[in-house]
Amino acid sequence: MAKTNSGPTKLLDVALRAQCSAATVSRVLNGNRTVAPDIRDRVLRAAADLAYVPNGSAKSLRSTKSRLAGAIIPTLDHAIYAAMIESLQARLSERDISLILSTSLYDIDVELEQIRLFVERGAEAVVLVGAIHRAEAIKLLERHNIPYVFTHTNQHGPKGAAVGFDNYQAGVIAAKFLFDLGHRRLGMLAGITDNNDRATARVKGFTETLAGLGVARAAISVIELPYRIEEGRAGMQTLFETVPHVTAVFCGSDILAAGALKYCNAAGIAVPGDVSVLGFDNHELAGLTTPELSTLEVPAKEMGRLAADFIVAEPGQRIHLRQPQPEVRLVIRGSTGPSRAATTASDAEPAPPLAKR
Amino acid sequence: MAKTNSGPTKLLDVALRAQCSAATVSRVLNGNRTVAPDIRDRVLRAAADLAYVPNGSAKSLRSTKSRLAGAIIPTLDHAIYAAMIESLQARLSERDISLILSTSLYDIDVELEQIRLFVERGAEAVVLVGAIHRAEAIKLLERHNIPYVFTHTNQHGPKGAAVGFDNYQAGVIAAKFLFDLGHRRLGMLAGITDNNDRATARVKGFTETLAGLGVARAAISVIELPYRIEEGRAGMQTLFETVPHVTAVFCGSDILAAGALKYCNAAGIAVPGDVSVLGFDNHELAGLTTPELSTLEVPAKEMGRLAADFIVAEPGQRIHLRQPQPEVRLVIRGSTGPSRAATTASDAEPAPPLAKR
DNA sequence: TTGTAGGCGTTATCAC
DNA sequence: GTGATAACGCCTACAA
Repeated sequence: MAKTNSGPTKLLDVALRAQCSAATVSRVLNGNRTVAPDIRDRVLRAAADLAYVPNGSAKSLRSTKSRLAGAIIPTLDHAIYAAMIESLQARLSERDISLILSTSLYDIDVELEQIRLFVERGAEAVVLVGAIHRAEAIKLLERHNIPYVFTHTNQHGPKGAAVGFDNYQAGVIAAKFLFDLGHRRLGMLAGITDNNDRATARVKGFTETLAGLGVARAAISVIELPYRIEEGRAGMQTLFETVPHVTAVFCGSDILAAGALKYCNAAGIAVPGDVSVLGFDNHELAGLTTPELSTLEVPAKEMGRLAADFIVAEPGQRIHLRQPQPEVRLVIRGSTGPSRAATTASDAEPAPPLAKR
Repeated sequence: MAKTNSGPTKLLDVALRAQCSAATVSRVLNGNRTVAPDIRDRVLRAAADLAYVPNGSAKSLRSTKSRLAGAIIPTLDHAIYAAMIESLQARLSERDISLILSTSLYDIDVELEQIRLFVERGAEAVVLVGAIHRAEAIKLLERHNIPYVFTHTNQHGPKGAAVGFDNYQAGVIAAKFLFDLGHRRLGMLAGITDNNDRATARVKGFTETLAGLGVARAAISVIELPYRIEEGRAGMQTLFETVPHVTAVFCGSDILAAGALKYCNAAGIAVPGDVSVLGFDNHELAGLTTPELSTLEVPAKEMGRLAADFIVAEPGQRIHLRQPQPEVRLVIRGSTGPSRAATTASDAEPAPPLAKR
């Protein structure tokens, strides 16, 4: 009954009721073992009776520990980022770390502002997407000794970690896969590469690998598009009107690939008969299109988990969790197949496939 | 150079450099106009030079304003929740309010713990999904005078707001739509209704409306499933094996509907020829299935926006934003059509459709 | 218009 | 093992 004053219950209220000092209450509530069991019980009961909830601001101010981590992603509308955040949050939650989330809409200046806000809020770690950020943002984090983790990339800064995959290598895998199917005239519906190191690296890996395999640069068409179904549809149309002879298209996301498939289905272009379409992400929708989408699976959940592992690790242990390099994985479904040219050539040969063995 | 002591730059450091008192710096940084322009400039420059970032904990403690809002959703893996959070966060961000996000996995006890944590962190408002929560959770929020908003429902508590739609009405719309197409034997692949008022209300609206229209209860089969594609596929199979004569199925989410379509396509069941499938959400994938999915569109973005509007409103104005009632909208695509029975009957009539006019 | 001083609720550092 | 006491960094009467 004896409240120190109005407002919510405070530590001192609990102390008064438990007939001990505030210091003792603090000790009990923070798991300090050096408190006599009977007092301990009294404190716990008093806290429960009063429905005491500690004041986080005061705790943070005094202890310089906020138990807050921040994450900034381009958008939650992209399932791949939502999935990463889901697993990141779940893991942090196990350690009673709260996640502050914000979106940058692919704008690194917006990101900088959000980082500034996170620093102000006392975030103890920050999770970002990609390796391209304002130098000022990284400086800010380092000056405040806030560990930061890059996701969706394996490039890390001087002090940070990178728990993503190798985007260049993903482009290489796509190129080799389609090349091995006999495709020699290819297109790519890429994401916008400006200030986006991931999209850029994938384009680079794809085109450079094809070039290395002897495909003429002129036989590779790249179109950059925002990640939207309609853009994918329109992009595919543009591609076909510009270079009608492409036989395979690598898309920077499953969303773009789904749009590409829509165009093909509407225009009577057979997939994979006339053209192979390869996606990126292994989004849930990849199994629902007609034909089902072959794609590269991005380890979204795993990146979230790895980022959380880095954050909750002891500072001394972090160095070992700095660059775990989860892998992208090729998921072959029905939207890719041998190029018509390759098929024709092999059809022209007398020996059927089995005879080759 | 003259730092008060080690550690990050503090208000006093800025004051020292700007040759004024800490109070003046505080005034400048908080937009108090009663400061002479020249001092104002000195302060701003000093703050910039020292890359000063205020300590949010101290601000919160002193001012009892955290500029933090919390949201708890079942999961980010469901696009409908991700979309809501996206727009909520965007709107809050405009007012420099940070969003703490956590997921409950549809467990209201987990939710209670997260709410407790949010209260401790000083959240100034909390956004929840649905109207079913632990009584203790609501009590906690009210005792701390934290406004709370229910989303995805139009049921609000004694003090809270509800910015969602009427789930019962959504069930009614689905029932009427399918009934008007001539369907008399129907199924529903619902979500798990336990502790989920939204799923429960939709089932109720659907079945009660059909009953009111004269459909025998025995002619309505309801199966509850987690929201996963594979569950939808299996559920549809079960439905067909149990009641092979159903001609229309209402699904509690597009994910379930997509699974249902998968089963039909594989089993050679024509959609909508043999069976109509109606989804719920208007998820991105609804336009990608074969056939494209007819569905009820949930105003996810709008709910996020409305929740944010409620939060940022002056307390006195909130009452007007308490129950805005955005509507679900029927989106008719290719997965629904007249029931075979109805078609047969009308086919049997001599007059072709146009002749009726 | 500017400065001084006190305290927000908690935890750390001492004594006892 | 427990209790005073002093900060943590900032805001805000109030005084000047």
